[in-house]
Amino acid sequence: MSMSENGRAGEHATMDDVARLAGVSLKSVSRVINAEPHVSARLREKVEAAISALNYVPDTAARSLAGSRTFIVGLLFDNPSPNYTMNIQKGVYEACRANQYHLRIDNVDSSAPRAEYEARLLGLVSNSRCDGFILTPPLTDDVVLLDFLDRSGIRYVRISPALQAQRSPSVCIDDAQAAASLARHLWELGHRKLAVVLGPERHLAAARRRDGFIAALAELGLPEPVREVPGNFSFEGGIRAGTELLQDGPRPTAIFATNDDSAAGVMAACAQAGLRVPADISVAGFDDSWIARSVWPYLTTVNQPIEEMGYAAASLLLRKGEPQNTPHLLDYSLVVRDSTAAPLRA
Amino acid sequence: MSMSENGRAGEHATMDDVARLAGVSLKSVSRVINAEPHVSARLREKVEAAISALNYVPDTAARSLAGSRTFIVGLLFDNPSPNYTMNIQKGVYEACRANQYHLRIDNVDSSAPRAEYEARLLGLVSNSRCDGFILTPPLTDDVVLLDFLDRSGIRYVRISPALQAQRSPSVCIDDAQAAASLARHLWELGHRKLAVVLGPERHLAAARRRDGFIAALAELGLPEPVREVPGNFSFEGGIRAGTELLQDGPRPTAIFATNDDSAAGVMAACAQAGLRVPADISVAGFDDSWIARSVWPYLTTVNQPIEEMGYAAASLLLRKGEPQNTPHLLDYSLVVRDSTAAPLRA
DNA sequence: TTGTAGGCGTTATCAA
DNA sequence: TTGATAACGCCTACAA
Repeated sequence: MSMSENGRAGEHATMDDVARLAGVSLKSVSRVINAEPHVSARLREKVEAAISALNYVPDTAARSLAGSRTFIVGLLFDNPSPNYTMNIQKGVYEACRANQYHLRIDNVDSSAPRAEYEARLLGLVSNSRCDGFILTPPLTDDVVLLDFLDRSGIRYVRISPALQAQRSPSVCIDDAQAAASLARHLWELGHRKLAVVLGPERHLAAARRRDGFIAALAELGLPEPVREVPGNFSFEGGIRAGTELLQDGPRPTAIFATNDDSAAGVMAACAQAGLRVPADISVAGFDDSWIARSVWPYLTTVNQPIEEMGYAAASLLLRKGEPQNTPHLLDYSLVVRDSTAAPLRA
Repeated sequence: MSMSENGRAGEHATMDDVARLAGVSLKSVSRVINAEPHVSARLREKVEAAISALNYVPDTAARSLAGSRTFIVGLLFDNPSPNYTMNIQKGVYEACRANQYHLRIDNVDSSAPRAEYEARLLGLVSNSRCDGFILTPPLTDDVVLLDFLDRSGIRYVRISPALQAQRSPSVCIDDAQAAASLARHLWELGHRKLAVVLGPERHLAAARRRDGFIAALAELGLPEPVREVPGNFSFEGGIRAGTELLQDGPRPTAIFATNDDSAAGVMAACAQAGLRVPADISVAGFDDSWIARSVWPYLTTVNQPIEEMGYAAASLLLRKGEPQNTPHLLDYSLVVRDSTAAPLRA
C-alpha cells in the first residue's frame, strides 16, 4: 500500500507508448534501446524522438525478468577504512551510471565467526542476482568466496588482489614498487634507521608493500634490519605500533605505515611521546586517502587512484566479451608532503 | 553450510517449485511469503518447509514487475564527510536487510551548477523506482527536492532536517540542546572567551548547533560575544577558521567547531601556531565520527548515534501504515575526551 | 530491416 | 480459506 496511492508516480511511459508514438513495433523500440544492429537510421531517429518526448526510461525490473541481465552491480565490502571505501564506492558508482547500471551495496562483517561469515557471504552472492560483483580487499583474496563465484559462474572483478592475480579480471597498482619508491625517498633524505608498521594479516596487498619497502632498502645497502611491528590499518593500531617503536629497542628515524590510517596513529604516538614530526622523526603512509590531509603535518604517502580503481573495476565488469585476466595496472605516485624530512644529525 | 550445494548459478527455485513440492497453489505460496491473512497454520507450515527445503528466495524483479513495490530503498547523498556518510549507510543497510529490502546508492554533486544539479536529482528520483528514499543533510532541506517528492507521492524520510520538521517523517537529535551541553561543559571548565566555527550555509542543522551553543552561553551570563567564523565542515576549512581565530582579534580560550572534521582542522591550526591542545586552548567538535579518535588528543565532541539514525530512518520508511510526521528524536551524549581542559590562568 | 508470438516469476482479481 | 487466470513490461525466438 505504501507507494500505492502513488497518485501519479506510476505514470511512467512504457515501450508500448513509445512504439505507438513512433509508429513502429515493440521490437524496434527494443532494438534501439539495446543498440542492436540492423536498425535503419530513420527508424532509430523516430524512436529516439519518441523516447525523449515521452521521457521514457526502461523498467529495470521488467528487463531483468525477461532478459538475462539485472542491470545491477553489487559492491561487497568488509570493513576497511571509511575513506578508502567511500572512494571506491564513488568510482564504482560513476561507472555504473555511465553504463545505465545501478549500484547495490552489501556489507559483510568479517569479524563474525568464520562459518557464519561464510554462510552469510555466499548467501548474499547467490541470492542477490547481480550481474556481477566488485570485490575489495580483504574480500579480494578470500578463496572460499572466489571458489564459490567461479563455481557459480558469477562474474566479478577484484581490486588490489594479492593472491592468484591471473585468476580473474582485476585492477591494482604495483604495491611493491610503490612502497619501494617511498623507501628510496626516505633513503635519499638520509634515513638509515627504519621501521614499518604492518597491515592486517589477511590483507595481502599490505604484505607486498612491506616486502617492496624492505627489498628496496636492502638493494640500496641498508646496513641494519628494518624493524617491523604489527598494525591493523586502524588509527588505534597505529598508536600502539608507534608507541611500541618509540619505547623499546633502537629508535627509528623514519616509520613507514602500510596505510594512512595507521600512519596517522603513528603520528599521534609521536606527539604523545613529545616528538615533533618531521623534525624529530619522519612518518609516511600509503593510500593518499582523505585522512592524509586530515592530520597535521600533512602526510607523505603513496597516492593510489582509489576512485579510478573503482571506476576501472566496474568498467571491466560491464565490458562485453570475454573477460581479460591480466591485472589492469594503474599508476601510483609518490606524494611528498610535510611529514618526512631529513633526520636530525645525531 | 547450506548455500554451497546450489550447484549452478541461475538455478534458483521458483514459486512454482515451492507450490508443487508443498502441494498447494501458487497463490498460497504468495500468501505465505507476503504474510497475508487467511492462511491456515497447516498450509503455512507446508509452504515454509518447502521454501527452506528448496532454499527459495523470491525474485525481486518479478515481484516488483507484478506488484507495486520494488523492494529497493534509495539512499541519496551529497558530499559530506566520508565518516558520516559511511555510518549512515551502514545503518540504512542493516535496516534494509532486516526487512528484506535492497539498498541502492545514488550520489549527487551539489557543487555542480544549480540547474544541472536539480535536473539530475529529479531525474534520479523519478526514474529510480525505489519504494522510498532516505535523505541526508544537506539534501534533507532541499526544498525543490522535497516539493518534487511530495508532488510525486514518493515516500521519504529525512535525517536531521532543520526546515519544516513536521513536513515528513524524520530522524534527528536535538542539535541545539546538544550544542548547549557542550557550551555548559566549556563554561564549567572556566572558559569565557569562546569562538564557534560555522558549517556550510545550507546545512541548517549546523546553524542550530551554533544557535544552541550561543543561547546557552548567553543564559549562563557570558559577558562578551562569541566570535564566529565560517567553515564548511571540512578539515581544510577548519584549518582556515582556526588560523583566522588565532591570528586576528581577541584570542579565544576554547573553540567549538560544528562538526568533527572542522574541529580536527582547528586542532591542526593550533599545532601550526605552536599552541598545545588542551593546555593552551580547548577544541570541541560535533558528531563523534570516526575522525574524533583519529586525532591527537582525542576530540571532545557530541555523540550523534549516526548509524542508529540511519537504521531508524530506513525502518520508518519501511514501516507500513500512515507515516508519522513528528520527528523521531534520538539521544545524543556529550563525550568528554582530551581536547578540552580548563584554560590557563592569565 | 522489421514485426509477431510466447514467456520470464511474481502479484492481483475474482471465483470456488 | 483456497485456487485458477490474467496482467506487469520487456526480451528472445522466429517469421515476414
